[in-house]
Amino acid sequence: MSYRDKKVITIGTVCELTGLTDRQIRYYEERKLVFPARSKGGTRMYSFGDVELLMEIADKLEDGLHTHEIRKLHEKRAKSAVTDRVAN
Amino acid sequence: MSYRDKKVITIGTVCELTGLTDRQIRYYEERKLVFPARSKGGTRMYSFGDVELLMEIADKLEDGLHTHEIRKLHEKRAKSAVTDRVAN
DNA sequence: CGTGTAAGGAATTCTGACACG
DNA sequence: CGTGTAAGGAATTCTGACACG
Repeated sequence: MSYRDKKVITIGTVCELTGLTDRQIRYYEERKLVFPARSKGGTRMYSFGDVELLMEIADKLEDGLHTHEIRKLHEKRAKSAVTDRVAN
Repeated sequence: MSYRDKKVITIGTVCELTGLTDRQIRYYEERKLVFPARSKGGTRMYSFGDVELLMEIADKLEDGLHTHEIRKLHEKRAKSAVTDRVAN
């Protein structure tokens, strides 16, 4: 697993990197758009990949999409990624 | 700057990634071997590169080197890196 | 020299909820 | 629906120091 996917970043840092509030980030998790890991103490841990994903989500929300629609889009993308992998 | 060099990791996570204690990591900083950034609140922030460096330091200490010697070695390496860059 | 630990405080994060619209 | 906020608690980190050797 590359640096991009290691869940080592705390929510406060993610806020700085993305410009989002912690409230927004936790809400996107509630809506099943991001999936942070948890430290023993229960602290959410994000990867750089998650940071990129969050900025993408923020973009789509600004474009007027709803969290539910964004989830659908991402599920599709994940599915075709699997298909591609199997095909190759 | 790549993911490797972004200072976004908190000391507790660095402990897990390296197997070192926070006491050791702070001591290596005191001895000028690592240079974490600081958050607004004063929390030390490390990069994946720092994590690698710390493991290297731990290796050398196990080999019997002293922090002072390790620093010398690392300074030399940094210097030749600059030389190489200028040469190329 | 390199590391452990107890001490007290400050910064960070967590959850559940009320609010607006 | 998506986000702000105050609330109280728990986890994390910080510094300076004493200890051992």
